[in-house]
Amino acid sequence: MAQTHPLNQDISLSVIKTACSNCNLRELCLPFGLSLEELERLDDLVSTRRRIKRGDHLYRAGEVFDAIYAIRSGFFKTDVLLEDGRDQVTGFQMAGELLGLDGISTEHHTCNAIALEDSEICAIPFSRLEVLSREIHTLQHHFHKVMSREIVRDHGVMMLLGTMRAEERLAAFLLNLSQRFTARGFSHAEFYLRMTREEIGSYLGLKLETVSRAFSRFQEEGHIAVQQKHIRILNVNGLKALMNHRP
Amino acid sequence: MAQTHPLNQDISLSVIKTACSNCNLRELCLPFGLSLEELERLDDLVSTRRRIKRGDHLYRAGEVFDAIYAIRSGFFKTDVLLEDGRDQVTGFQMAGELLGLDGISTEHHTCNAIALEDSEICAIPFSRLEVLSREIHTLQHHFHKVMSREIVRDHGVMMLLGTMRAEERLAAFLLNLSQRFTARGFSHAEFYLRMTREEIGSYLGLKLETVSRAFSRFQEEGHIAVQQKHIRILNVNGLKALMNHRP
DNA sequence: GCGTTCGCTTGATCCAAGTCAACCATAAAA
DNA sequence: TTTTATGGTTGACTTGGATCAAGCGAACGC
Repeated sequence: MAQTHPLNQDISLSVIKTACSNCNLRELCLPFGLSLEELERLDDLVSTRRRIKRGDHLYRAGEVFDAIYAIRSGFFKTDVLLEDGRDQVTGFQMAGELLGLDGISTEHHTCNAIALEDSEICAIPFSRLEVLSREIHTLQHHFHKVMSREIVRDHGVMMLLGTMRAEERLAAFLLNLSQRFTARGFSHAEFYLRMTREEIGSYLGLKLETVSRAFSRFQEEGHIAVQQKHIRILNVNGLKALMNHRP
Repeated sequence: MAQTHPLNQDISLSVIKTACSNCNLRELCLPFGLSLEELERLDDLVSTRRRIKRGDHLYRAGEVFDAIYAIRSGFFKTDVLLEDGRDQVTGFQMAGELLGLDGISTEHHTCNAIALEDSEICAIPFSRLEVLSREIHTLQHHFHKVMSREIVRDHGVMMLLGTMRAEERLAAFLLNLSQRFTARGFSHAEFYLRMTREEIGSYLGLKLETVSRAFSRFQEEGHIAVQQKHIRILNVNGLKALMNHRP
């Protein structure tokens, strides 16, 4: 859906709707802080929109990198595979978040990105992003912030994997999800998990049985109500307390 | 040691020596791939050099961020502290590597950087780096690669913490150190650890006793020779085999 | 409808790493 | 030289989470 910049208002609604300038996620995404004129230049950059069906790969480890991806709707996981078959989920990404930053380093993707529900992404050719970010300082700075935020997030995960016990990890995970759903205008207290217990476990460095037991325990103690993938948070402070309570 | 750009050759050797253009680490650092003319412009950017004594902080979590730091010589660790006192070492950095990338995101540092031996760093004011990288495409691209590489590195640590057992983690750690020393022209088979067993353990999500036992075991099996902080790698392939051998 | 599949829960048992504790080595201070 | 402090090693014991195993419930195809 590459499109020339519209010079008049006489264009179809569908075309308007594909632009960053009209995306209601732009506060969470790359366009943050840009002026209207700058936003319109960004519209040209985001040349492709693609639908990815649940279970399909957006990209695979080893593929040549040439674009980063903004999630317009849907839910993804990224994972890395070791030669010996072990794998690890390195993150879950939702609308407004970027995928593919890991590929810049070697010009090849270093992980797999897989849709956990039918999703829609905007492809942003990286070389053109670099050109544009030389001209739009705000874009340049915001992009740097986004990359840095990813590093900070990873440090948080390292902290979690390195120092927390099973229940603390799961509590931290739920609170993080809740906070991100809130930022997107969804309920902070009630949501559906898009991933399986096994995927949660892989992300948190736990086995699926341990995740399941922790869920059950949280429910017994009245912190949450779980029914399969449907989660209701009944006591946020209870979860927060669990997060930094050493035995 | 801020300095105006020298227009003639009649300058003191000491001033020449402080410049990126004369730094023998530039292949490992930010200046990688720059032309001579571009390198000279970068020299102006690196306005400050500072010595950090062993045990001192280069920066602390919470401080305002305004520069990233290139390590000219020495050895650092970064760590994050949780409110409840737990902490985690998030990385060890050596000559030619960058520190402070985590601070871009919030304009405040999110971890502590502490020298593990007397060190010397180059401060690179971030706003000026952004200006310069708009003009020097190679610098812009290389900086993006460096940030991306940090993300990939963090994914590696997540993998390590999430899926590997104690001995695998330590083997991976030693091989990584060895490889980085090699890239700097030092022996790949013999080096001094700059960090304590406790710091290694914190980084690897293990207790110091477990690290110590793993070292002893590697020695018994003839993979390495350990004497306190002095390490000799006797059998690289043995270590590599340990790294992906599930019991 | 009914079987099949996949994901989830729960119980019983096991083991890798944590904990606690004693002791040793090295280096700096007195 | 002895003293003290800091860091490292090793042993005995404990435990949180892994593993193995059985059974359940929801969703889907036929």
